[in-house]
Amino acid sequence: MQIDYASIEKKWKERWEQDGVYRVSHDDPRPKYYVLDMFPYPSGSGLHVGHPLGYIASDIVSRYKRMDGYNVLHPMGYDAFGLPAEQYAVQTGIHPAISTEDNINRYRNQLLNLGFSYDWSREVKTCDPRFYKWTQWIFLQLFHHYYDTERNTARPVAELIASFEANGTHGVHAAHSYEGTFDATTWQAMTPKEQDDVLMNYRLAYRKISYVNWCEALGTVLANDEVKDGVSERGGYPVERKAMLQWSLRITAYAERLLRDLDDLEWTDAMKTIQSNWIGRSEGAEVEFPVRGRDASIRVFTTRPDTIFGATFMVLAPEHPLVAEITTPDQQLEVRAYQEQAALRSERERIADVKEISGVFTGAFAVNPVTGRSIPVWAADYVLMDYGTGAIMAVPGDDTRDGAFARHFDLPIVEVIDRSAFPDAEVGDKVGTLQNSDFLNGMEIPEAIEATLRHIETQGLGVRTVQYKLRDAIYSRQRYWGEPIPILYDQDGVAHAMDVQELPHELPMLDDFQPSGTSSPLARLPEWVDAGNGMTRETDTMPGYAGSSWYFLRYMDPYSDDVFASPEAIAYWKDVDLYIGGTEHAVGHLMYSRFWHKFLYDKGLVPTVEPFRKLINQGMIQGVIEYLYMYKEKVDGYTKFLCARLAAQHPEELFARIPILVTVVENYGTPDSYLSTRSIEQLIAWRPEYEDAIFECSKGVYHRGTFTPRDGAAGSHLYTDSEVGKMGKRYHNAVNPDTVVAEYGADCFRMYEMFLGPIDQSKPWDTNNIDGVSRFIRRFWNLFHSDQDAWQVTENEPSGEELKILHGTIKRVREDIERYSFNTCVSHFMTATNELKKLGTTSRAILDPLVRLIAPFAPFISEALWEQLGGSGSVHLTDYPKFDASLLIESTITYPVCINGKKRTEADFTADASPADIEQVVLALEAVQKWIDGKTVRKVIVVPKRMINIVV
RNA sequence: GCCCACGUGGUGGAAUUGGUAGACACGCUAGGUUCAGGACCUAGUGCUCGUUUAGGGCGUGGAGGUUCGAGUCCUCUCGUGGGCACCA
Repeated sequence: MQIDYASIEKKWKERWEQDGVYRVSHDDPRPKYYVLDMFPYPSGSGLHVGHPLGYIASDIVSRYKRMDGYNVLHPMGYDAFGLPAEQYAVQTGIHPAISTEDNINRYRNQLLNLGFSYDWSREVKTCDPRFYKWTQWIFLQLFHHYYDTERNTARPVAELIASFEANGTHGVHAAHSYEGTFDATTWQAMTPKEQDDVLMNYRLAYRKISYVNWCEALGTVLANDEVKDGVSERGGYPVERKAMLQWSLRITAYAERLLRDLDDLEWTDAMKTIQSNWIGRSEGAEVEFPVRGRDASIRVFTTRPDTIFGATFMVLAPEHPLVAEITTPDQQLEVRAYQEQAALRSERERIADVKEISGVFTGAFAVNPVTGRSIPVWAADYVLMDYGTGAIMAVPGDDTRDGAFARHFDLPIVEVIDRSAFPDAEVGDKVGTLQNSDFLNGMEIPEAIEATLRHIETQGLGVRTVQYKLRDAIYSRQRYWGEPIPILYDQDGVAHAMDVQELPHELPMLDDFQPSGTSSPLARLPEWVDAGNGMTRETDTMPGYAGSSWYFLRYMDPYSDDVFASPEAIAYWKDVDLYIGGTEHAVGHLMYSRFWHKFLYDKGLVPTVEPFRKLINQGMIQGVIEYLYMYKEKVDGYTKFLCARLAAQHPEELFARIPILVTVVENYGTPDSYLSTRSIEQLIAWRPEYEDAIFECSKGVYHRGTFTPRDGAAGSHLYTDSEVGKMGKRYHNAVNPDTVVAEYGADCFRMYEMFLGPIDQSKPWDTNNIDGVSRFIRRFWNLFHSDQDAWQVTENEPSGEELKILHGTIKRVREDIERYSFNTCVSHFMTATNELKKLGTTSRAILDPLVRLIAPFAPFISEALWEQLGGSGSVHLTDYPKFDASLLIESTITYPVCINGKKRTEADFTADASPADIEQVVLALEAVQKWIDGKTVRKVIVVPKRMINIVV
């Protein structure tokens, strides 16, 4: 019995396309449901079996919801701007537009092969000018707005200008980068450039000189979430801190809302925790410490104002502007040397040297405002310029870092917390009572914090504040393949937004993509840079996250040229009901999208505060990685490989561990993976440069087609190292879904990926289990067909037992789809098929609903069977089966009756009475009378549907 | 170092959320069948005691606790994975 998957799939793919089965419109009376996949970056190596995992899950939900009466928006598109395409262009000279288009076409075909129910007419690409016109437009809206911290909403910059004209900064409550006050006359006296600079302090998209993550190798700056462990996330190149004039987005203005609104989202706790840690809210106070003998004061941020009596010195970040001002002449040289050294250190070195204590005394003293004592002011790089105020009051008695610093430089330490009642507590733990702290003595810490806050506020020493770790997002990229920033500069350097009519501001064609120093390749096009009228264009482009921060809105109305999406479409589709994608976007894409969405909400352009109501993070499908040990130096002029087990006896510096094509390895993925003589030949066929290489096995040496055994041993085992890790091109272990589909069919591939385990778990790709799913599909098919491939569905009345199996399965499958447990759904199908097979079911009344039930999982064979059943149109447009609860209730249920949890007997009860009924309990008591004779019944516990337990 | 999540057979994983642990599948064992293929069918399969049977004991990383009852809740501990990392 053979099922011709290929022709079934071809036929239905064409039919779906022709009939527009998955086309949707917002002009529809049904309730909407929006299922979104994180759109892929179309890389050169195509999809591997790991990519579709989330797409299969979202497709199942889409099909299920569609059959269950919803109007389902389920679109797909491409995140098409970005570094890899440009790096590829640098290497090959092929224009990114061309390679990207090729990659997109390959991706689309691969996705089509898997039978996804996307509305392909809504496909978007972020590199399409019709799309990025609106990316640029939203950027300009950010440019034209500031954040009103009193009304908690974005407001037009024009209103801010009006305020400045009338009252200067008086009465203005706006999120800003640095403090600065002025009055109306000062504002009116400013030059346009000076006014522009002031406005940049408030705009939500602004330009300023700031310390940024500069990556020399990539020739661009990177946002914080694009840097991991001091190296670039893409490519792993070193990143240094550099002061540059850059565009940024004021995401910090939304920090509080981004944090607070997490509560209402149906995201995993892990995801919410990552985001809230990234936002990093801490409550505390800013306190002023006057500098002795100078008209200056140092403002510090602290979360522990209660420890202020223990503040015995102060530390400023080396870049802190006050350092130069307060340093005494005799400390000048030393301080300047320290500042220079700190500036030169790369981010990576700084992280590596965390445990090294360094710092320098400025010679200046400040006054502790509560003790009135003079305390020395130091500069040290353990204080960061861009957190808090860039300065701290050091409390060596209750902070481990301050303590270490004090001991290292022999500074005074005052113990302000008495922790004697908590022997296990460590320095910095918020337990204990205050000591050596004047009016705070004897208080518990929370009480002392509150008392100190009141004190400093009434005395005018400082104010309560909230700090966030979240930083503004650097928005400029000095690269070619991205959206041009639609800004022009006049001769004075004042930034001017382009008009909406001038958008899209198209990316000009270029054939030299080589990065050049600190400016974009676009700067090499003088005729493009010159915008006429003495204006010049911004040459930086937008970062990778620009387009993806709002693409889900464009799907709602992908064609409009007048708006980013029509108000009608947005009013109907509202937000994403279910979003599926990987955890790797936790702090990048998902944070920026939420920020943009909130801004658009403030503008009244979207109806919801949050873009993604429910988020599921699919796990990664991992691959087996096989490594071979290669000598770093050539041996006698030859490349030499060594068996893993022999390599283990040698110092590891001798070798490079190189990943090789997994499929040439025998027993790959096991501890006994090895290369045989034959597989060495396959390896050479794959990498001809190793034709001359020497392979030293456990039992001899293989060289140029000849195996020379040692000590007369026969056979060669060149053991390799197996590991489970990422699937991808560089590990030579990527499995293309197309080949799996060609062998087993798309339905089998889909169900297999779901069957592997819970959607949110990572798991290795393991082809052993796929046969089990393939067998199931054949068994399922054979419920409908006899051994001779004859159609055997009858009009027989189904038996009660058959109906029970069917409705039990419908109930479980519906419930499990609703809780996104797709692996158990597949199990339910298997169980039902096994049971129905045993009963010899051929009844249409059972098999017809069964086909509809499985349709979201196996879209192709369900269409084929549906057609044979004589159903009209596509099975995916029929109703999803509903279960009849009455069929599931048994007329008599036998309950175990237990005494003290020990089962004693069983008793029959009728189903329509709840076992909780007194009558039932009496029945139970009678049933166990002989065991409870003479004992008092203390209580009777009725476990619904389970048992009756009598405690004596 | 701090925060979060997770530990169930030989393997992937179920367990209606405190109610018969191990569904479903892989693998394995035995038997059958086949144009001999990595196909198909049937039965068995947590560990252990018991000659087979009947039956018993032990079992969800470890140690305690709550409960008539714990894989599930609480405390401690060990292990794995992830996030953050001089954040004052």
